[in-house]
Amino acid sequence: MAANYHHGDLRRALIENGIQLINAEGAQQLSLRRLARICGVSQAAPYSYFAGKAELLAAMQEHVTGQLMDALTAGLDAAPDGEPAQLIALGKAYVMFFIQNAHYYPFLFSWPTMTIDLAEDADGSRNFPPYELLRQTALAVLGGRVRPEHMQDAIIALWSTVHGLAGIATMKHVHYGKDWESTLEGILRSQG
Amino acid sequence: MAANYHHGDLRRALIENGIQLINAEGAQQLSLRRLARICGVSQAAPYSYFAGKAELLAAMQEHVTGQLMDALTAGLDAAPDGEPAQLIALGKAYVMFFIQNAHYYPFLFSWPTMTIDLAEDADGSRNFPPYELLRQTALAVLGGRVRPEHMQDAIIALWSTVHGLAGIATMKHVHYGKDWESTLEGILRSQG
DNA sequence: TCCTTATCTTGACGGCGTTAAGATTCTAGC
DNA sequence: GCTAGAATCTTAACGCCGTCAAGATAAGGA
Repeated sequence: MAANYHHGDLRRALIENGIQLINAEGAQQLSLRRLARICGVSQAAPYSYFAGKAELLAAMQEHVTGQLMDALTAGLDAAPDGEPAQLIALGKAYVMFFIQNAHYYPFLFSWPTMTIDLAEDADGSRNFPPYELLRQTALAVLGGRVRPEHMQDAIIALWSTVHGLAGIATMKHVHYGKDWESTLEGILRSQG
Repeated sequence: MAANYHHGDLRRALIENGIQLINAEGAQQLSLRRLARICGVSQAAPYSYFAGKAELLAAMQEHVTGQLMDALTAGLDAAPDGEPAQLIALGKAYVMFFIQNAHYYPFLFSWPTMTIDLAEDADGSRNFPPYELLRQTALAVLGGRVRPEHMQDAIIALWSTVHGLAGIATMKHVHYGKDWESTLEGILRSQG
């Protein structure tokens, strides 16, 4: 739809520079005007591609979610299929992704874009893909190890632990000193 | 220091009305000018008491943290001392506090005010009091049940689960349908 | 009473998100 | 190649924001 108008590919430039800014300074600091300035374009130019700031943020979220999915599937592929080690690898990939990109955590989870339905009969195709991947992996790994009536609790417990640890580890004012990755491994191994 | 100057007790009014606004609409929506308007005072009046918005937010955080501590100690007191049930009660109080005041969660954990040191030899008196209460309770309850070298992991696991579930449950775009409180109880009972 | 200090107001600054109006540039049809 | 129309971008403005400087007002102590 565009290759060399005035800017070239402003839509892509806005998303990519925006994500870079969020990664460096956090979404709170992101202003549409500054982002436009960085892209070498006037303050109103982004409105040719996005109805407003919220829509641009949503597009950036989708992009970041894709990066997270890449990290998760890479983690999954490095572990044997259907083994508990695979669930641990997935959890580690989740936590490490946010530790390495701490500003993504509040960015993804504070703006109400994607929906998540935790119910057992939820339509997974409409769910936040990283949660859905975790859910499917848990079903495959825990299928024979957890009683069906406890499966939903087990999945929520797993995501809570992993998601909570990521949130704690990415808080700027939290000190630890030890290695988050091995801590998580110890935690998951002991309660898996 | 103040009882009936022009406003009466502007400092308290700013904090209390501010917290009320955050509880209703979230910290993102809080503007100093609107808050001043609500308190019946000019835009610059708050600067007589706070160096800037950040300092006012910090004072409100301290207040909200106090409310959380009240809820936690109330939960603790309702359970038998030193029993695992006490840890479950504490976790439930933590999660339910944020479910009942969902906007407090991002407010408390997105602004870098309080510090948390998860190290075993940390100076607890300087730590976020709710975490410190959980830590002390865990030490008392798990003291004879968890091997010392796993104690730190157990505490972090517990806080991660509880903190993560609170974060998930307070996301506006998350559906569940079942009861968070009993879900948490099931989770904690099965891994405690 | 007067002086000091605390409290609050007015007015301004630059930055923000957003919109309207118009200029510029590309593309399609002839 | 030319022209009509659509896509893209600019300029200028609006009302909001956080913050600051200067000054008015009110309280309390000497």
